[in-house]
Amino acid sequence: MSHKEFRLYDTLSKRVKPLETQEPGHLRFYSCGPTVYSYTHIGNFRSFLTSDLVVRTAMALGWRVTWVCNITDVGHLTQDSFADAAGEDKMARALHSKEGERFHNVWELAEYYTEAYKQDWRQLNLVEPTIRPKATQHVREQILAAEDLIAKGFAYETPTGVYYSVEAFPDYGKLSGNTQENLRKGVRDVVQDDNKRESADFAVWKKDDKHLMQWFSPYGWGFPGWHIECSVMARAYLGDTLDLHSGGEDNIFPHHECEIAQSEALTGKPFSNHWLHTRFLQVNGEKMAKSAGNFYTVRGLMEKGFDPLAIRLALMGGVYGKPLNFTDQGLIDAMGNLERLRRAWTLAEAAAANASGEDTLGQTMSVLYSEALDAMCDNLNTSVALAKALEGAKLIAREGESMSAETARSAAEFLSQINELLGIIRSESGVAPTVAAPSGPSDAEIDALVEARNAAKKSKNFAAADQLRNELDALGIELRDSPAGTTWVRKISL
RNA sequence: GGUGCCGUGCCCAAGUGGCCCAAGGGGACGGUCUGCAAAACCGUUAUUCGGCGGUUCGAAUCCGCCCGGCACCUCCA
Repeated sequence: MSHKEFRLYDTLSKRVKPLETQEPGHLRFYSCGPTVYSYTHIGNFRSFLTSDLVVRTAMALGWRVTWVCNITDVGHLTQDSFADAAGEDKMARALHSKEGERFHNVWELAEYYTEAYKQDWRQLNLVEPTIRPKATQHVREQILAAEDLIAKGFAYETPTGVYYSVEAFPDYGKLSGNTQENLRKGVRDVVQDDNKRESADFAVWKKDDKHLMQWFSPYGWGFPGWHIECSVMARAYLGDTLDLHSGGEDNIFPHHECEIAQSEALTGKPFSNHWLHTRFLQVNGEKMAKSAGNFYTVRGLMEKGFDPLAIRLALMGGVYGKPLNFTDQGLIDAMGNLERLRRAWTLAEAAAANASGEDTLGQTMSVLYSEALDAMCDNLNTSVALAKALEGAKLIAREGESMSAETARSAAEFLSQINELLGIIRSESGVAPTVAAPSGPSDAEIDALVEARNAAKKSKNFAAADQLRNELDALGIELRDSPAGTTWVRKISL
């Protein structure tokens, strides 16, 4: 096991500190997954990618990781007030929207988007979590937790549900930096529920016999509050105290604040020793929103011709702790870098059959890998880690085809290690990127034109050859001549 | 009103007290290669870090004020 120290920013203590495991060499880690009422967008995936990189770094250090990443398949409220009145929730709204028409019920809708999410997950080459529990599979424990919270004096029943009494938990606010006083003042124009003791009190259970998903409880028909599912599932799979808990920055408040209040009230122990939050992703300088038409999904970008690993690379260009501006140009840049890394690997593999000789890269490659791992251990500095990877690729390319077999082996070893750590060169999932063939000429048609140009070149009819090259360019085809022949790629149009 | 984050070259983006006259990528420019291009490869491209003061032997990094941007405050990764 490596003795490198893995340091990460901790939202709770507001400083970078070593990630410590209660059991030596075994990380117990919980990540908040998506609500499956629509396609998971690349902003969501940025936060899952952060978790993936924590896991990869931990594994590179020789740790064992138990990673739980939940799926929220219960429709939670779009607005507090609506739920009581009309039972409208995110899932129900999705079902009644245009995209929802093809589903017979919310269960089918949740199932569909769960599958889509898992597919996109694999395309991005994210490590498979140890377990992906679904909220709906743990409703019984959520009801038991509600009962226990009432018994312990942290929650109370009203005509509309079971509510957590924020006042009973003095630490409420410790994660987000809010004080209860400020929270009280700051509550926006939310419709007040007079049954609640405090406006800041939050639902553990909602009574609602009209809801599309409902379960029977000691409080009658209804459904669990959003925050209780994570408290319950984290405890079920990882124990009372987690080593690390992660999510998007918007989870800090209220979600994680409420999880802490519930879990610590239930167990009397710290809920998590380390809190990790990924900043939001902006798209071309703007907040990503369906209404703005910049709601990017993995599958959507792949349809435009982007390789999923280029999406991954683009998401890793900046560090997780700062907002990242995801741009079209950034994606194009990433496509280029991806090609460069792959070319270096192909080159190294081909050169493995070369004559034996001095290993001119071994030393440098191991230093570069070590520096990349150091960067990851330094609060997941993906920018620097990526820079080290590209520097290595550059050195390999410089050695060229004639490198010795030993050099080639060192080069391949480096790229393989980098790929394991960063997941950016070749997908481990075995899923072939299903990059859709864009509209336009077929491969065969293009091949025919390329052949015609090659023939013209051979007979030194350069005017005709250039004419064909222009035609192909107009079709969005880029030609690449080399001594070994001509290849072509489709240029990506945004 | 409360809480937190950010402003680094034409663009994206690391670095948060001396290793920085600031990594890496893109772009641009020059070169090698090529029938010419493209691709590839090689090289060049910030005495400077939003502005103004201050602390310090030393600041992009700390403090103050100002300007600009963003997020959260019970829907959101």
